[in-house]
Amino acid sequence: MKNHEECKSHIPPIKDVLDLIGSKWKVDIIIALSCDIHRFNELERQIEGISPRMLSKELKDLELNRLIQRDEISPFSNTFKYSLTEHGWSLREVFRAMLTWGIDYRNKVMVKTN
Amino acid sequence: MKNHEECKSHIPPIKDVLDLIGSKWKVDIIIALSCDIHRFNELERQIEGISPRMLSKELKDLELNRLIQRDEISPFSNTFKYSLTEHGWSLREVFRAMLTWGIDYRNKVMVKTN
DNA sequence: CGGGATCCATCGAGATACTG
DNA sequence: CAGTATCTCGATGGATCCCG
Repeated sequence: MKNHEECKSHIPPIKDVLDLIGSKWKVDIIIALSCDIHRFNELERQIEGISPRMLSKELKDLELNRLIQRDEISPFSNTFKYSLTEHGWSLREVFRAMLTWGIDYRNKVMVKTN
Repeated sequence: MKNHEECKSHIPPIKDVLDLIGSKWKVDIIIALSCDIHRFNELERQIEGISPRMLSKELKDLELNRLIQRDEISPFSNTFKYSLTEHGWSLREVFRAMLTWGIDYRNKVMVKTN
């Protein structure tokens, strides 16, 4: 067992991850992007329940934090594609860990708070 | 690349994890518990800024979801210890993935939203 | 020691309508 | 097509005081 100072040093990077992907639609968006859905309207259709306002906001957050990038498909076309950056892709290992744990948890426990 | 239905099936278990550990103090509490801090007042002192109200609430959530357990230290002592259950401990692999990614992210990017 | 009860400010997020 | 602009409201969480 470690001393508490060392333990505490683990907290900020972990909270960074939660800040980056913890808001309501970030996981949906990242997974959709990883699944070859790239356009705003595609995302809006595929992510059930999201409003354009929230989609726009979440995309901006993700772009600001360099998890995704936004590129014009062809010059002056006014159509854009969103895609994961390398940082975004590297999140998959975190997702994999959460997925594995989450499935196991669902099988064994499943007492939801909400 | 997979079809989107398969992708989507990954979302709920991942969101479960975020629901379980995403609120403000959960990570702090779980890490403190994993670091041999077990008593209510110890937790309150070590987790800087938490109020007894929030500590109490978060502990109850975690207990309800079977990530921690609460045991009386000796009968009728009115002193309790909180500790991680097996499920709680198994979260460490998720934390490890987040920690690794988070440290890497801090080194390379660090544009915080807030 | 280990909490509970109340009150209150903030903020995340939904609904709806509109725009270049 | 790819977003903005308002308005609204419930949940989250802080502050403070109290209790057995």
